Amino acid sequence: MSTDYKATLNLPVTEFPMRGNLANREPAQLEKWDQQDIYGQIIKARKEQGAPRFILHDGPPYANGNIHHGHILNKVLKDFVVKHRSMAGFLAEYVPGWDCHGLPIEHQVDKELGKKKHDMSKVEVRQACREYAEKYVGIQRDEFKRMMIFGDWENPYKTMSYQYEAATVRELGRFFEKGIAYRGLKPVHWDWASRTALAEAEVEYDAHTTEHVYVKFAFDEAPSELTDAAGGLPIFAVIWTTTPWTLPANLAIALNPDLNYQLVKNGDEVYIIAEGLREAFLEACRIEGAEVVHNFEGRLLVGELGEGKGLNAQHPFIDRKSVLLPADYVTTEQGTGCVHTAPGHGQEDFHLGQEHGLDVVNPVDFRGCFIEEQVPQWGGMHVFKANPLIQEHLAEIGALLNKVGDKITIDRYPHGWRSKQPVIFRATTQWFIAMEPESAGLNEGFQLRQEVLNEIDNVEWVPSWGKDRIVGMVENRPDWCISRQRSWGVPITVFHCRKCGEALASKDITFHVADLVEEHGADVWFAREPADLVPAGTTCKCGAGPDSFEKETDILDVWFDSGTSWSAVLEAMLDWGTVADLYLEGSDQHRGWFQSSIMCGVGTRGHSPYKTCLTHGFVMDESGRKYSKSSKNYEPPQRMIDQMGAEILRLWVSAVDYRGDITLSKEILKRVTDAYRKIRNTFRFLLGNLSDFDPSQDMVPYGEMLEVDKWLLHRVQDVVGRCGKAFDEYQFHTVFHSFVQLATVDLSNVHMDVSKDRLYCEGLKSLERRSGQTAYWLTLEALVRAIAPILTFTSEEVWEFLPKNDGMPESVHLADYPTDLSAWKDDELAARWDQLLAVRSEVQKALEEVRVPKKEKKPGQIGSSQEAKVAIVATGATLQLLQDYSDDLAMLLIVSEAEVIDGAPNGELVDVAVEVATGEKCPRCWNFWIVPNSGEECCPRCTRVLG
RNA sequence: GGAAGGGUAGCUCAACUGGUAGAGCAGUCGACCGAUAAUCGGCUGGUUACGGGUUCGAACCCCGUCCCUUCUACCA
Repeated sequence: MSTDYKATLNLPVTEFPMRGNLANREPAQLEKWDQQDIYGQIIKARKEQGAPRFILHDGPPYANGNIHHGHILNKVLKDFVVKHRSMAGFLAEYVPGWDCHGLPIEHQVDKELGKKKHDMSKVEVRQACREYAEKYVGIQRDEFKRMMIFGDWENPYKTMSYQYEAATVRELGRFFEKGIAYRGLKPVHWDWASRTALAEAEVEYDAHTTEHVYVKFAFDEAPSELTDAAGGLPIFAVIWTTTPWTLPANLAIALNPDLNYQLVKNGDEVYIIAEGLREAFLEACRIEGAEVVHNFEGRLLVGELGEGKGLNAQHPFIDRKSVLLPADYVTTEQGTGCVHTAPGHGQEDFHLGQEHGLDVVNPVDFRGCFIEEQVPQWGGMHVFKANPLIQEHLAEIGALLNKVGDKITIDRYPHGWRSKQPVIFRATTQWFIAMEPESAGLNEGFQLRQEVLNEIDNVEWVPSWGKDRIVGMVENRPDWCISRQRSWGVPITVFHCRKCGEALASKDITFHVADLVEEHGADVWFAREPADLVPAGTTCKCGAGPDSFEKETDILDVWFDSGTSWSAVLEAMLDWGTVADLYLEGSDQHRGWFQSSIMCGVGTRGHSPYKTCLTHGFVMDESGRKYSKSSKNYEPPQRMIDQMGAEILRLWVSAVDYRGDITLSKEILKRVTDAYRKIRNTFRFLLGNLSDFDPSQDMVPYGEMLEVDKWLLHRVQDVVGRCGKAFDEYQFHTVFHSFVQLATVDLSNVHMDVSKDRLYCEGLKSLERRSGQTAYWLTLEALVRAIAPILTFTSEEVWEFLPKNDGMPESVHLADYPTDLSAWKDDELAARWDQLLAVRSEVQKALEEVRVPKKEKKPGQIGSSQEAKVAIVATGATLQLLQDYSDDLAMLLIVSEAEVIDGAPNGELVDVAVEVATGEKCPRCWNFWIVPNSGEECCPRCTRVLG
């Protein structure tokens, strides 16, 4: 070849790197964004326009530990929303937050402090907790920023900030005002060794060996059906328990209405036992020769669930009735089918008691010892010490059916995490929010449950089943226990009068304390005397002054903290009102934040704090189990970011349907990375062909563009429109898939492949080339904006390389989301091209059949499609279409010659005949041409261009 | 145990809400060597978790089973 024709071509030129090298280059871009205050600029621009506000209110992650994959999923989804809404013309400020109070932090600090804690005041311990939380806020903030999430990271909200704490206290005050916060008893895990209530997370399960007793309760109110069957012999209900010490608190015996019970005659006594447990009972009590004298259903004695018949048995050693109640949790797995019920010592017992209006008897003090006045026999004695004595006593009075000394080992008995001692269930005073006014002791008042359910109906739930889920939970939940026996949190700002026992829980006092909290932090509650915390002149009803007041020592449940974030953040901190457009969290928050927030919102302001509530699933590993450190191939997110870059993880979040659980695995990340490369290379090719393009000078008007370019623009407007809609509907995976599809098929496989000849070989400023460049510039400019919320880094990078037109902002994130591209819509053109592309596919198949590798190739055989000449046999509309496009066919098929023949094809659409192209190969464009004379080296087109 | 969600090619998603299960990627074979740690083409993947049922027709509707996930209740 005498001339280096390659140098005469317009090959792609760009500095845009082929490899993303994301992990290394993202930090520099972050730095740059920081310097130009990109987030600030975005917000400023929208404010200046007076753009409408879109509030995505951030649910606060817990300020403990590094972020994990779930955090990334959640925060990146939020970022998609915020970035898109922002580009779509809204003022979408994102104020991230952290949940800072609560047990896990106090727990960690406990561990770190060790014994030192005992010498520290509450305020000092709280200070240590504050520092701990602050440390992790800093760590997590850096990790979130690394994910390229835009927001006001310098001014986040923290539930431990003074202003926030004050707002939480005020909402509590509003509940007091409403009258639905009340004090009541509730059994909790009680660690008698460390004299403290335990949260669920502080309970460990371990084996525990203890006395167990079968106890008979005389039942002389038995209906005649039973007394007749017993033939006048005394009838006893027999219970079984592994906690004899709870017998002094026994108030009821639960039976299942649906179970079959029997009267079992043993000598001159008759026992009531569930049929399925009879054998086991007789064996345990070494009773022989017993006989069944009657069968009946439980409902004979207890009626139906939720009702009861009010029949009583007699407590064996206390002068008190024990009422028979229906309960569906009574089973025939163990015991007797008659379940000892002590509402002060068990959850189920408590709820059953509540349902039937039983008292909550708790004769055990904080040390785990019986209270003298209530249980004189064993007063002052520890309940576990009393167990064998109670067993003996039962034997002495003839109420014990098994033997003294009988013991049983319970495999999973709760123990204190610290003391390692077996815990007890003990009713303690707690604060509650009443779901119905009745439970607060009011005859009428605020129906919180019903009001919340009404408001749930006004919220848009995404996905829609979220509504069913939360409705079910709200319908069934018990009163909200808002008190915790802890130090690290917001105090329940109530005073107790030592003189008369009255609790001073009022809005006025609470708001007064809130003002102090706002100024000094909640520590003020723990540091000051009551007299310095109440408004001047405060007295109790009984006339006593602050000197007689004691502070409540309990703090608020952290769900109350975060449940008031709309007040603390949206209202108090930001002055945006009390309603967010969107809450977006994992589906576990139906029970958590979504619920506590709407309960607080409805409870104190009468409305939901969110208009739309969107949930996502959880991150799973390749086997569908939750993704945790125990998973195969587990990689901490920090390492993933360091290895492949945050952009890949963002793209992963966009690729999956987050409404269900989503999978994270090596293979998925590999696929996502492949998709990323494809997108990146597509962008790069477009940029490479725009190196000499100045949009302000070289743009070809739409009407003058080549049809193939109009087709591309049609496809672009279609996909971008679809992406915009998908963003609006929070369907990010639709964005991802349609975007990848466009890049791969429409752009890479079709348009770019087909246009290379024109772009490379035609004259630099020819219409053919400028038309293609115009299409590419418009495509790129639109696509890069469309994908910017997801590919935050790459879109910015492309934007930098994109030849600028007037009025284009310096950052893609300051640009608007592409909306009105309808000028490019041409459905008729698209329909024609669909047909043409179908023919193209047929031709490609035909070419494939005759294709031969270069080294084996003999004359008359074909390797590259440019070496071919095709003849297409078609009829009817297809024929007409192909004839109309005869000038474009060779280009479209990337062959040197294409001929259309009128005839009936054997195939469905067309028949294709392939031959070797005639003539000579043009050394410049590689197309074949028939040489008219030997004067020219190149084909006429190339000769013209070169000339 | 209860409530809710899910199970479509190796992977990620489709399937106009009952009408012959489609894409991209991966895999595989091949081309190109002027997007080159790129690019293009052909081909191969599914009894739609399983078992019943309703229907002319079911991935979609009904019943049952299994597995996974979240929340919740716990074992007296």
